[in-house]
This record gives sequence, C-alpha cells and structure tokens, in this order.
Amino acid sequence: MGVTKSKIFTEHQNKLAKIAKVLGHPARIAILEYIFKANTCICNDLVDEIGLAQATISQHLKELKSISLISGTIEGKKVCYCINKQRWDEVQQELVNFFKSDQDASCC
Amino acid sequence: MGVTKSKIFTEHQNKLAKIAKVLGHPARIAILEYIFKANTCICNDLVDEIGLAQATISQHLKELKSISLISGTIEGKKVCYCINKQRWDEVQQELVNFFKSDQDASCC
DNA sequence: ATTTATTATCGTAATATTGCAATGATAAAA
DNA sequence: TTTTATCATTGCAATATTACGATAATAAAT
Repeated sequence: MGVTKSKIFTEHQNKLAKIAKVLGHPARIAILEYIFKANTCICNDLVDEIGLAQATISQHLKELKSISLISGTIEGKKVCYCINKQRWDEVQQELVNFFKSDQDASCC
Repeated sequence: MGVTKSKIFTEHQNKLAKIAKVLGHPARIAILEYIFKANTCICNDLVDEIGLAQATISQHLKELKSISLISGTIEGKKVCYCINKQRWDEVQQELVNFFKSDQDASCC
C-alpha cells in the first residue's frame, strides 16, 4: 500500500518516527550540517554547496521546517534559514530518551 | 525520480540518514520499544502486540536487522529477536554527536 | 509421514518520496 | 517599469515504501 497505519501506534511513536523520517535523507543531514556550520544561510547557498536543484533543496527545507528544526526569515528577496535551537535540543532529548535504558539487554 | 543521489553526499551523511530512515516508521519504533521492554521476543509476539500482518512485521524486522540494531537467533522453529546492545549504543552516540555543538546559534 | 507452528519471501496494489523543469510570487535594483 | 534575484509551488516521471495474501521453508510434535 505505501500508507502507514498511524492509528494503531501511540502519538509518541508517531512523533518520534516523524522526526527520524525527516532526518532520514542525506540531503537533509547535509543541509542541517551546513546551516550549523554557517550559522545561517539562504537557499541558494545550499544549492551551490550540495548540488541539487533549487526546487529540490526547497522541498527538503520544507520537510525540515515541518518539524520546526529550522526556521526561515524573509529578508528582502532572500530567506534566511537558521537552526531553531530550542527545538533542536528538544529533538535531541527525544532521541536520547528513546535510546536511554538501564536494561541488561541479556540476549538469547 | 524517487531515487536518492547518494553519490553527492559523504559516507557519514549517508550512514546517518540510513539509520534515521530505519527509525522513521512508527512500527519499527514500536518493535524496538517492545523488544526493549520484553528483553527478547519472537515475531508472532510482535504480530499480536502491534497488529500488523506477519509478513509486514517480518519486513520491518528485516529493516532493523539491516542496520544491526537487532539480531535474530534461530531456536528450533522460533527466531528469538533481541537488541544488539553494542550497536544500540553506537547508534545512540552517532545521533548524539550529530546534535552536539557549542555553537551560539545566533539567528537572523 | 503428517500435521502444526513459526518465520521468510514473493507478488501485487496502493501510496509516498525524490528530483527537476517550468512557472509564480515577491522584492530589490536598474 | 523592466529586469534581476530569490524562493515556493506545481506537475510530472522514476523509484521506493508499506501492507498483505499466498506460498515456501524449517523444525518440532503427533
């Protein structure tokens, strides 16, 4: 089908999966790394840096905005993208919590 | 196209994205949570617990095995799945490293 | 040997994702 | 006003993902 049965999962499971899904493309990892390094950038910087078409980069930026990991501020004819630090930390915490455990992990 | 241009990204970007992609489905989050809680389980446990068809669960398990997050040991006619703790910690570290930073994140 | 239990794989249908060219939309510059 | 720069959106083609029924494959149980 290609359609995820979201209803049978908890809200938290869906939220966490959504975050991971957005991070699940190398272009979006590259975009985040670049913005982090540069602190701020415009769409065309990423087009030059990464080597995908402008439309494609724009789509990836939209995905990243959909989980509020980045935000874009209109500055004249440019849009200035930057990391949403608060959300960034929040997402990191979500992931850490998922992996955290005091289990033995005694295997079979 | 629907095909990712892996060649234009670094190996690390591709690896990280692959991990995130595998985590990017609520069924796989649910599977990991269940195995973690139960410490160990068989495929049918997950079918009962999650409510997807056996074929579907089997496919998700395959994805999780593809990044070595879990491993399956044949025990008679059952297959005993458990978390690969070493890999688990490794993956956690990868993600933490990605999010770690001492940037100001001064925005525009 | 036959049945039963468990899991993997194959085939298929529905939907989603990726990527890009073309086109809009907007604001600055000429 | 026209041009230029920047970015978003639309439409499309190619490919990937999700889900499941049907079918193997294997080993235990009868």
